[in-house]
Amino acid sequence: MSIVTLVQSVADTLTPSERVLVKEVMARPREIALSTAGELAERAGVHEATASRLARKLGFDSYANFRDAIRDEFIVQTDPAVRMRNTLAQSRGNSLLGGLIAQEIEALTHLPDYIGDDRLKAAARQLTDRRKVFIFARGNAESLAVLMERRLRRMAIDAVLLSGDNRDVAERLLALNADDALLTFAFRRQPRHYAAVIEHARKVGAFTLAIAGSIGPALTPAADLLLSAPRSGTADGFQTLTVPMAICNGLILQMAETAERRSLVRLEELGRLISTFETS
Amino acid sequence: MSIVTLVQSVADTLTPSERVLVKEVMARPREIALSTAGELAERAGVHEATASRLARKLGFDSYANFRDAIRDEFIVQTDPAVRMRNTLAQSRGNSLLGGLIAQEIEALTHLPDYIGDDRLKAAARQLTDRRKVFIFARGNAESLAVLMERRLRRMAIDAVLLSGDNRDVAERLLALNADDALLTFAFRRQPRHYAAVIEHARKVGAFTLAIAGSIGPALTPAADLLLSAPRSGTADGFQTLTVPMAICNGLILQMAETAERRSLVRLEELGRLISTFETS
DNA sequence: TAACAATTGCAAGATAATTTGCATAATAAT
DNA sequence: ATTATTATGCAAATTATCTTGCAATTGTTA
Repeated sequence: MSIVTLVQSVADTLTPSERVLVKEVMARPREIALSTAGELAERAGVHEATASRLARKLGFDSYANFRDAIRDEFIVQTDPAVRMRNTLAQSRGNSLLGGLIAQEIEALTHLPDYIGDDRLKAAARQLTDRRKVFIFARGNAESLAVLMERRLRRMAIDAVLLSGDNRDVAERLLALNADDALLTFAFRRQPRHYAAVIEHARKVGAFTLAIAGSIGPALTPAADLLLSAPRSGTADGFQTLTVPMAICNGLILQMAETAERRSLVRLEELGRLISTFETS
Repeated sequence: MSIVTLVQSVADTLTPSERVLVKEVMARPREIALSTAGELAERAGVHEATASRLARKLGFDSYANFRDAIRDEFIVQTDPAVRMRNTLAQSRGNSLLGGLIAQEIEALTHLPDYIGDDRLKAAARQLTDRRKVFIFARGNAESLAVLMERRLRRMAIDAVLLSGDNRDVAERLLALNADDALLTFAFRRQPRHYAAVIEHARKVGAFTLAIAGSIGPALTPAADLLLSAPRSGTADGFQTLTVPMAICNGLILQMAETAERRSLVRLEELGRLISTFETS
């Protein structure tokens, strides 16, 4: 039941101080959701005890429960990602595919919260200016590495997969120099040999970019630039590559725009493509 | 200073428990912003004292200050109303990443229109019942094939990539028989040798499944079962693998549910995972 | 005008949340 | 093998927040 409905149901019994509190809650619910009862009361010019009594009058066991309801209605449910997910889930019923898609959509919707266009542009600029891009990934991220290698090659950018056993990786890394870039992926945990690879890249002066999940900030040593956002799914269980793939695709598109060179599509198609994505 | 930057600045001094906490914060910052230190710690499986220490290590006077910073960055600053007032932020509409995400979301939203749960279940049942799954893909779809091969293996299903040149493919196809399944991908156009591969599979009585884009219905000869939906992007230009990846992930989850066997996650986690996707 | 009822601030008490000293276990260094 | 250091859970202490009994004030009614 919404806060408005609850208030309406007791409106005729509200005291003057309670009315002032209610007005304050409805005027700035998100701020109130992140405040204490004392802060709300101070803002309304009444005593905090009155705030506690109002919560009780509205049917909540405590002010904390009242605040939890405000949070759910004005922060959780108004989150565009949650709203979209719920709308889809409602229309699709108890479908496994529907549920999966709803979670992907929620995660994608939040992606811009983690990665601003400035960061994407900086990363694109760096990769475009380099002679060769070395790509390092382990585990499931290897399929993303394969994809990026192909996409970069289509853009006439020399890309090298650092795959195979440790000897193969080390041998290929010998070719890395200051004119190159290193692109590395990290999702569930910091990949084996990540530190050694990054340290070598730093030593030779190459630019390093990490595309990561929630562990991104904790990667050590840090890459020169980090693009990280949480993936959808569960922490210990099934996680998808949809969010990292969107990061990769965004990076490729940004590089295409940055470079203004012949790439995956012909120049006029590139223009149409970019305008398609920008005006959506 | 952002939470990510703060974490990066101390990343090399983080203890294992602190890393787990950080990962949790980055995975669901909005939920953490509305929780207590004890709730975060419980979720991460560490002690609440560790959460307090982490806040101090990150430079905050208290956990409450740390939480206020999370709130500001992930609730206040991401509020659409605030974002539009923020002179430094670009609105999502004019953002390249925003446009890309909007298109991915639109395509994902329509995916259930093309693929019903009955079709997904039928495909899952067939793949689960077979002895071995052969995977055939060309071009960018190869990264999906790599992913599917890994996922199927994690589910204890024997999977074989039909990669390499034509001779390699032909040699491996010789092992295909009536107890097996063939999974093939087709997006921009019918892949070279698709017809030969499908015909051979039909001849030996194997089950054939095609995961395709808009050309799916036009594939000839047809596979026994087709899962196809249009990808996002433009017909002649840049297209992403987000929709086919969602199909693959849905298939894997459906197979996990269908088989009720040990898979990517332990059985109890599987139960939780499936319920997460189904009740969202 | 007096009695009664309601409102609401005060402050003590209760509860919730966080911090910190301490001890133990694990790890690293000698 | 021994010693030193670090990590982290435990629990007591502290702080923050909320609730409730009480009383003063104000408004209403007879």
